[in-house]
Amino acid sequence: MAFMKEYVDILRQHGIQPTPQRLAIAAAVLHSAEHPTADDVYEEAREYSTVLSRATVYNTLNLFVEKGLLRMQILKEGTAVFDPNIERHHHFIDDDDGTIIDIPWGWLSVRGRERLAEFDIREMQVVVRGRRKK
Amino acid sequence: MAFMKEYVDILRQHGIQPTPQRLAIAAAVLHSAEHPTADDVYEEAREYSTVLSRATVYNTLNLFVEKGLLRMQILKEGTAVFDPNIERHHHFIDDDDGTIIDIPWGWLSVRGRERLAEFDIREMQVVVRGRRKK
DNA sequence: TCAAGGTTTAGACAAAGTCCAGGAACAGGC
DNA sequence: GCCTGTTCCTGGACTTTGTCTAAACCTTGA
Ligand SMILES: [Mn+2]
Ligand SMILES: [Mn+2]
Ligand SMILES: [Zn+2]
Ligand SMILES: [Zn+2]
Repeated sequence: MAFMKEYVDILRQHGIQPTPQRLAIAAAVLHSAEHPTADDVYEEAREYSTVLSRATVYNTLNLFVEKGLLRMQILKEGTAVFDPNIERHHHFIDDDDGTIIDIPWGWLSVRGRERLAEFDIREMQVVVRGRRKK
Repeated sequence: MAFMKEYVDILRQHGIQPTPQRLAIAAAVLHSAEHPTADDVYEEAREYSTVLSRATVYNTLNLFVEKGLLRMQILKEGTAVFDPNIERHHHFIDDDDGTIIDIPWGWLSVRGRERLAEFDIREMQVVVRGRRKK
């Protein structure tokens, strides 16, 4: 498990004490190109760490969000997903299999923000749904 | 319950047999300016119809979605909301209390669709989060 | 060695949603 | 009016997602 070294530093830099469980979870989620659910993370992290409980997965994912390592996204019915891409970006969700794909911020631009003067905007994203062409 | 007459016609026009339960649910959701959850609908519909089960609320809301009377939206953590506004539009979600507000389609325009050539787009919306100014 | 925090765990709990078998309501044909 | 087949509704069991709690388990530093 030597490749975990990298995650020790990342966690420390964010003020998080590295533990075997947290490192396994970091390895499962921080470099994922997908947008895993808590349960996805639980399954994958168990491949790295023999002992790991569901509660710890939820605690740790919430901690990572709080410390700015992850963002939680509400894009799927019934479950939150966790996104290691913390830059602003848009999302495409595939109707067939639920796959979530990042759309770079620069690819789309939203005009008309000035009509939203009644809101203090914290974030804004375009959510696109459909199918990938084959 | 005479004002239900209106809903009898709407349901028939969409190929749905009107029943007391369905009419109560229609009255609770179809003209709502809010974006109620299934449980919100359950609570309000019970004010119109004495007997109504949770299962019927879910069955009926799903039926209304299938028949095009409603759209289901994934905007809140933990629960789906139902939207009687079936025209395309955007959404603002208030961080404080979760209130969901419709943003008219024409207020915003998304440029750069041509970069999404790899997708067959079924729908697209801008999701804005923040706070309402007071 | 000891105490104090911090961390993890199992299991209880709650909420959202689906599914099923039995019964009620209803429509069309006599 | 009655029969009969279909549609509809119900309570409750069940599943999944997520939170909470008390006990146990480290660490770290005095
Ligand atoms: Mn795996
Ligand atoms: Mn009410
Ligand atoms: Zn993303
Ligand atoms: Zn809406």
